[in-house]
Amino acid sequence: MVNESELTKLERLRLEKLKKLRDRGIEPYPRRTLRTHTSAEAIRAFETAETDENVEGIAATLVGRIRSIRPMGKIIFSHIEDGAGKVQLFFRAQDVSQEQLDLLKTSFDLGDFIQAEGEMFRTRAGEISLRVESFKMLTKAITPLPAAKDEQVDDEIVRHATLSDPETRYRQRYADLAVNPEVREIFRTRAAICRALREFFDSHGFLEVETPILQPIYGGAAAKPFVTQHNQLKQDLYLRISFELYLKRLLVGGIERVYEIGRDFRNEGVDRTHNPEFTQLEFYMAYADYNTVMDLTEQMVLFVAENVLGRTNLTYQGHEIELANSWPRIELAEGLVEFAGIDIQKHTDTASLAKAMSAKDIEIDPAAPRGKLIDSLIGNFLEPKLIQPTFIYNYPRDISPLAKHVSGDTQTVERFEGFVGGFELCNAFTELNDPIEQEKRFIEMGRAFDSGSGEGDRHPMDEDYLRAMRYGMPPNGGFGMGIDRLTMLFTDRASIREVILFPHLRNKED
RNA sequence: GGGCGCGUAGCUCAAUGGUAGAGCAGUAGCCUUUUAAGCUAUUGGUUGCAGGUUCGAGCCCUGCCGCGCUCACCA
Repeated sequence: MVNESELTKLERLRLEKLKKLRDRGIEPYPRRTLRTHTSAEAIRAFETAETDENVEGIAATLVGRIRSIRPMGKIIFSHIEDGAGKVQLFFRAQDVSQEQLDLLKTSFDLGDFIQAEGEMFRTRAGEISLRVESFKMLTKAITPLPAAKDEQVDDEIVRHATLSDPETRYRQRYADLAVNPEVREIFRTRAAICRALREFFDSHGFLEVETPILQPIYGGAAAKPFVTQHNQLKQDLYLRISFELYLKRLLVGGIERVYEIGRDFRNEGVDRTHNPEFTQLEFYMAYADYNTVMDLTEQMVLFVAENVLGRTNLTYQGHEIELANSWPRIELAEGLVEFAGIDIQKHTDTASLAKAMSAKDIEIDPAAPRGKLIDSLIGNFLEPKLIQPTFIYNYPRDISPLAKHVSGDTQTVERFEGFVGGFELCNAFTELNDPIEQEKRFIEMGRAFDSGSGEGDRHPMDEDYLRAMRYGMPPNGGFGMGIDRLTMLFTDRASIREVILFPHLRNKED
């Protein structure tokens, strides 16, 4: 039982009301609910009835959460909210009895769930409402919702204050959702995005699969994993950092087109665009290369936009973004010349590139290999500038161990990243399917990170993946995209925490 | 991890180092078609936590906790 001394005064008051209800033989948490219409259905039914002489009246039993109570003398107006919207309830003593009206006034609060039965009508002010004949408590709320109207400031400024403290909103997402309808809308959009993506890939002949989240060997991305342990097997397991290596095993198995939408886990820094767990889409397409995948990416994003938003353009953080056009394709080396003023093709070794960057007063990690330096140039000079959808392609080999190199240049691989709104949206390449070359790359990576930026980046060799590839993996193009970031783009949110229902926050002692 | 900022009533916010306030919510009334209802009265605080300076700290100082922004990090 709750220690009442830990409750606020408002909560204690409501607990008293709850006890009084029970004393009167009223169960504040009944088992059964009756509902004939949602709020929207009831309103629609009444509107229809108004224009149809054959229909007498609309009797309805509605349920919802009390969002306002406005007593006005011997009558009470109230708005309740259900999943379909809001509807007004109208109570009079002559309809429900004086005793019931008093009960409503003394024992029902904002946030309680109520069931009300009556007949739909239109008030003098024109609002379609329910004239309540009987009602009952469905759920007594102890804690008041963090919602309030704001004061009138000076003469004109009127604000409707509602829960806005980000910490409370994320820690108590239930309260955030309950009082901020636009937050509910974000997650409807998010679900619609996933639905549209599935429809797109299903209709393009892709098979949706699920691969292990608990993995004995992690791989497919450059990230530190979360480690856990299986008690009975006494085996260390890693929460996956990507799906890549498992999905490509399926190409070996004869599944030509495959995709997965699921959770990845990366044990790294948390910021505006990174959450320790996030939702990823990956697909692999046999007989495709990165050019095919670029085409498909354009179609996919456009399809999702048309399905979810009903249009091909959107506003992100004040920028108008058009998705209907084909995305400019800029070779990485050229892009860096243009935006960073550094020609990586003239600096083919780490020392030379580091020197060129230092000459431009760019801070560098002295232990970073060449690929990492280039990656930091992308992040600092290219990424923030790429607001309109843009592909950057042809990446350095040493940060892309799973991609096939371009013809005639073993130091550059067929890889692209898609940028929109100033952040990286997706990452794809012509997948390396030469097992001998793949093994060399793994060894190379191990060496680079042994001497490079530390043990955390070392990745174990995945022998089984190499074995799979030795059976013959068809040439293919692969792709990965953060669903959270796509949702940020489509809902115009600057922080990934806004599009994750329960984002990770530090422990806090209450 | 570094830098900057923030933390005051249930919510949104005020308060030169000098009695902690407002609106909304709540409570008690008035009001039979309101809707940001209105009117009258009124309750409500360990100012994130712990120390320090001071006659006196919400305010200044130190440490800690949490959040935000940012940098670093993120093949």
